[in-house]
Amino acid sequence: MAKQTEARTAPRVPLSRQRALSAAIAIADTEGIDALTMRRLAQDLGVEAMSLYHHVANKHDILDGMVDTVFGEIELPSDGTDWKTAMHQRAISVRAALTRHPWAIGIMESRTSPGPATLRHHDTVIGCCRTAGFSIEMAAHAFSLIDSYIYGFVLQEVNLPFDETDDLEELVESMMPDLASDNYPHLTELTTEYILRPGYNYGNEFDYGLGLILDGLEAAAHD
Amino acid sequence: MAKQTEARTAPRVPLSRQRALSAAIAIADTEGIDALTMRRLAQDLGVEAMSLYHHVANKHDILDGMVDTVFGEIELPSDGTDWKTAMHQRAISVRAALTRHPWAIGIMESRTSPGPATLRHHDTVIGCCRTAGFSIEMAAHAFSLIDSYIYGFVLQEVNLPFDETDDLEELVESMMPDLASDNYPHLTELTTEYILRPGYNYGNEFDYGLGLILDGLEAAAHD
DNA sequence: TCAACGTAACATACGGTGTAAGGTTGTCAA
DNA sequence: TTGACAACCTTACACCGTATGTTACGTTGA
Repeated sequence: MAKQTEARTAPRVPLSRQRALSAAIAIADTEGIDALTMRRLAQDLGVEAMSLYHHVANKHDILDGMVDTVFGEIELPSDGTDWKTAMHQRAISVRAALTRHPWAIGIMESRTSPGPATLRHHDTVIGCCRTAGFSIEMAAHAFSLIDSYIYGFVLQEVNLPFDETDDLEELVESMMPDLASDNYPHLTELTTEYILRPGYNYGNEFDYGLGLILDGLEAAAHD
Repeated sequence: MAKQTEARTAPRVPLSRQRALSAAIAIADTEGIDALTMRRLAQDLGVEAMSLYHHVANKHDILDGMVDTVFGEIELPSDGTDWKTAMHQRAISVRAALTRHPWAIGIMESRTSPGPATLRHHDTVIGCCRTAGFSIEMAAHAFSLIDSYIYGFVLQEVNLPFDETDDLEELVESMMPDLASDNYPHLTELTTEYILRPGYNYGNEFDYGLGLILDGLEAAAHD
């Protein structure tokens, strides 16, 4: 194989925490977080499993690093941007990053200490609110509210057992065998007359809630 | 008529799916979801691991059942309650259930098909909005928005690495070694002048966001 | 009464996991 | 040439979910 030849002749690129994290993210993105094992990760890097432990503390450390890498991908508003525009753009960027890496929201539950990219992100968001004249308390409110909404929305979105290309109707029937009966009339109504309509896409709900929240915060900040 | 003939051993209480789920929830509540293994669960029930498979399909089935059980604990609004009051009470009840079982929000990511208690819950919530005069679309908006907020808030809340009894200051310092420096000025300001103040409790943020969302929905529904 | 059957629980085994401990190899300064 | 040291590999262990086969016992019908 060319790979073997290359490995023998080319100068060895040493392993590093960053290379390990990138490879781990690639595995989780394409095959799911369950496919990410130390042995599999090592294999992708052309190395044995135990060699990884020279560059990361343990698997949990890898997961922490992966989450921080995702935060690093989030586009932060530039200084001077109107706070509402900035918050809107950031929310979209956070959602995009978490959707691009659907495993991220799921392993946040196990992370304990935030990495540098995460701290930088939080600092910038709070600073944006403070610069716009928010009180400390109001900035805390805005931060908590907006991020709760984003995380919760993505949590639901990435767990939807379908994507736009699937046959929605078939899936709904298999998931809710009692749909035809009248056990859940309102759920049935909402499903048949809204969700199953052509062109429905749950992702479109995101903007509605985000707009409502930002408008509410704007009104509250003026008091 | 056929009575238990042997008196030396206690009458055998047969295993059941419900007993397995209850024991599983007890383990996850007290020792965390990672402590829940088939062997450990069997041990608590006084049987061998493989005996569980006569009553549940596999471990994933147990996790599904656990989530549905949590949904079953949520207090649903009675008919005739004003929608805003009902949504407020339900939100508090959902948050309480998810806080009581901190593992629940984390394993929602792996659930695919909702159980009966989950469907009943969703149907009641949607019905409450519809009865109050919400259009189908507006009910969908409200459902998505409120639940996203609750889930996201609880996701952040249960992952906080402290509870009210811990020494907050000590923890903040260990988590943010750069706090004294000026790397994250706004984060530092928010932390020292708001979070570290006596009496601060992140959980109190919940009501603010919930109120803002419900007010916004009320205004939108009037159009 | 007793054999036949169904069911619940047990016992064993397999391929996987994360990782502790120690051995081997390649690189480079002295 | 030597020796130190990092990077990497090998072996081993305890534990995981679960497929498979066996045992113990209650129920049933002739």
